Amino acid sequence: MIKVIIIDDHPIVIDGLKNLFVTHEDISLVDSYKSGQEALEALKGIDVDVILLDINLPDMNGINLCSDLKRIHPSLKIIALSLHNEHAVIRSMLQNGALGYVIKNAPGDEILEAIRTVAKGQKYLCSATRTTMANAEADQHVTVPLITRREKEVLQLIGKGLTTQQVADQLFISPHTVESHRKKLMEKFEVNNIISVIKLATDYRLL
Amino acid sequence: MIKVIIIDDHPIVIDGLKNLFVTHEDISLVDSYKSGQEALEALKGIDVDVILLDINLPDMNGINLCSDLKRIHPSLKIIALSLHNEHAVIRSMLQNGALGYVIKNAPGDEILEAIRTVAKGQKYLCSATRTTMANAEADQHVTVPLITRREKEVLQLIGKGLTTQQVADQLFISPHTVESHRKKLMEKFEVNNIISVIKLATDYRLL
DNA sequence: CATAAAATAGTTGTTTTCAGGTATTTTGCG
DNA sequence: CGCAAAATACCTGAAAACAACTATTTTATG
Repeated sequence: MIKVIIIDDHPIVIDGLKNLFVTHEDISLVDSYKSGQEALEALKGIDVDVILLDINLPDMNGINLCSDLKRIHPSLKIIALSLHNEHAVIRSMLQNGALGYVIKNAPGDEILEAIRTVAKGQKYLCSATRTTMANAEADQHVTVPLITRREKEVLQLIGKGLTTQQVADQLFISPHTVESHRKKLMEKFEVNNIISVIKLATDYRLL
Repeated sequence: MIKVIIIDDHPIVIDGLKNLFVTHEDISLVDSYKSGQEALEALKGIDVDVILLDINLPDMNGINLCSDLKRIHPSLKIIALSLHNEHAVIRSMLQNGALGYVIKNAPGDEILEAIRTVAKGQKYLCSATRTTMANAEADQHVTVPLITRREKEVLQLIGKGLTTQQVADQLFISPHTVESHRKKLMEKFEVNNIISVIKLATDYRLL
């Protein structure tokens, strides 16, 4: 019997998975949580084999949550559930402890297969994700860049459409400093204009 | 008996809704489709009361699909299902024929209530959406801007991080023309830099 | 077939960003 | 405490974007 929990803020998705599991007696849904915080607290007490983890939670970044979960419970098998199929995101999740990766428009069978496979300690990617990983070009990002707190603040303000000067005013720092952060961001995202940074950050759900 | 169909590309969501409906005998799920095209073709023949329409379909824009559906079957009651809670998107959907709007992380009860309410011909917004509409500030967009085919092409290339010159090369037009499109886009989105356009277009799922 | 909307292309001048540095001061952590 | 990383700040020149226009050609649509 594989004990599963779900972390996802969409009741419909939880319902869908619940429904999927009732017809399969080897899988039992122990509980489900709507936020990362909620899950982290609840998980202290209970015994679980596999976690289905939505990457885009309201309260925290899925990549960080994944590595946190793994640090606290190293034996957990985590399957990332995501709406999107981005090479860098998949890679980052796998590097941060996820054993499986399934996009939400995958058929139910693939989710079941994912659970059974990772429960055995083996890696599992859904078919769409496998294609993405296979087609990954060398010049793409390997992982989602790690940015600092301040860089993220700057990024968010730029994303709102503020100019360097306006960001500087907002954060009470010199426009020169904002330019430094801007440059650092372009460097980390390996692009040469801030629009690409905004686009990638949006795709990677950092914004 | 309310006859319902679902248009959504996520099998889990369809499963979840299916599960939700089995316990409610006044609602019957007639069929479900994974793309706008598929639905448009299938709907010619069948008789339906309410459509649950996911706004972010892989093949077409939810706003356009909504108005197309309404044009072909004016008696249809459409409920928009969306992941996001954007004032301009909600407004645009309602203006294009949707009678209800429910975000996907709404509890199941709200979806049932939405179906029953719109089936009677009455408007329904989920609680989160009602809050968004109530808090809408005057200076925000009223609706999602209508952009032309060419403007969208330019927008997408800019979104990939191409400069004006690179967009011009790609489309075999003068950089001056690209600048004209750029300006038109900023005008339509009512902002004064292209980053804001990219950000809004992403939020409104035009990119 | 008109007429409006869209797409095209241009000018001029200003502002902002980008690329390439350097350098000091905080802050976090072992 | 000491070190590394982060945040701060500055300079210069080139490239790109923006503002405010005008104007022609194409393309839909009534």
